[in-house]
Amino acid sequence: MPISNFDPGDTPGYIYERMADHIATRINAGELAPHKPLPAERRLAEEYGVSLGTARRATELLRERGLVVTLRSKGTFVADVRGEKKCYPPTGESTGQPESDPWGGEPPLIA
Amino acid sequence: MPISNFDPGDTPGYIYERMADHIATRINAGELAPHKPLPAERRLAEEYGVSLGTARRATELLRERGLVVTLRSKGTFVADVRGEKKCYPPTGESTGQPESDPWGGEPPLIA
Amino acid sequence: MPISNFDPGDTPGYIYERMADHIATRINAGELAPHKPLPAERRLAEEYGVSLGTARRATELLRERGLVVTLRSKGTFVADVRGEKKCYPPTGESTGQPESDPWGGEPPLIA
Amino acid sequence: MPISNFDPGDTPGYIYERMADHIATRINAGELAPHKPLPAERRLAEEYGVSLGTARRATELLRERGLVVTLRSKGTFVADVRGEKKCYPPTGESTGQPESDPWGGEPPLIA
DNA sequence: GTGGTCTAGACCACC
DNA sequence: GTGGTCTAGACCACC
Repeated sequence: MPISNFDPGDTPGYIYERMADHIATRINAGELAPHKPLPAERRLAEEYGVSLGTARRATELLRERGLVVTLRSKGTFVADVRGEKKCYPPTGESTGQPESDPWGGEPPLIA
Repeated sequence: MPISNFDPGDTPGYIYERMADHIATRINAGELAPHKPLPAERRLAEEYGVSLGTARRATELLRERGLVVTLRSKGTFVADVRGEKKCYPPTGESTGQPESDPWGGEPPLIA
Repeated sequence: MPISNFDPGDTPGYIYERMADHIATRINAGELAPHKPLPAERRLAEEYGVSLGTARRATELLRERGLVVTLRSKGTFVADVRGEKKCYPPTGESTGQPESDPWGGEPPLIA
Repeated sequence: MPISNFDPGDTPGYIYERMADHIATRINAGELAPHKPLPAERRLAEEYGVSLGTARRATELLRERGLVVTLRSKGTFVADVRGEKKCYPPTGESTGQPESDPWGGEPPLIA
């Protein structure tokens, strides 16, 4: 099912920019919570009805804005922007659990 | 190989208009069939020995005449003008996914 | 729709080996003709109900057997094994441009 | 004619990186002199036997390295790196000549 | 099974 | 006639 409230063909601005804004809104609304993975780029492309390259530019923009963090071969995750007190572990060794969360050492907010 | 029967330098009127007329004739003759793509802008420009801008104005003219339909990044396609009774639904509900064929609901002419 | 006549869970040997054998049979039966592309990796994985990695090992095996040729970003194509007398020149001078058809110099079988 | 001494298929590293390095060498060798335009991206893609996207990533890399300057709709030009004393005109108005050189106010080095 | 690189093109904005 | 955006895919590296 495609995303509602998103019609890239009828509005000004670049499609990838509008798509990034739309995802940013979903993040800010809490639909996509911190530490949770975004849908995969292929899935995002399907949902938004755009090509893979356009979906990738959208996530690239979100990355530049600091809203998401991408881990190669793992996925793209919503950043934790609570009060800017975030501190990445300096030499974080795996805790042994399946590495699907780049902030593995923290208590989750929702799940 | 440039298009034969087309010498823009020797006749009155805008070149792009004569070029559009020439393509329209090819469409009406069936050389360019409904739903088939026109040559790309650059290729049209080469074939007719004109600049890109001129080729674009020619296809723009064909678009205004309803002879072709352009889909961004896909191409420009010969319109289906059988009987002129084609009527797009005024508030047509989208099927959700971008149509790769602007005449998707019709029985195919060729395939 | 998954491939019929293929139930990897019920037979001995590696799944990717059985999958490669199955595709090899389709090639030998002419269902997948020389110079024609195999389904893409993801599609093969879906059709056979296996993971991407398994599908890749299967095509890798076919590649080692000389049954297919892979061109990056282009696809994997059924090799032409007529008479086995095909012999690539050992220090073949490149024509300078990347071949879009690895059998470019031969008379086409289909087109 | 494709560029000699460039075989992207047989060496490590990304194609666009190797392509950028190759162009950088041509710049440093003086073959592509300061203020002169690079071949257009389409032409570069043909010369190097790569796709347009790859050629664009190569010029993007050269831009990041400060070796070239790109002007939209004008072209990509070899930067002038003589002694770092380069100073862009603050409110440069056109001098009236065809704007094919982003450093129009300077005496040319070669041409 | 993800993100990454790459192909081979298209039309678009701007000059 | 350039660079820019975009399509619709492919295989690759890595996990």
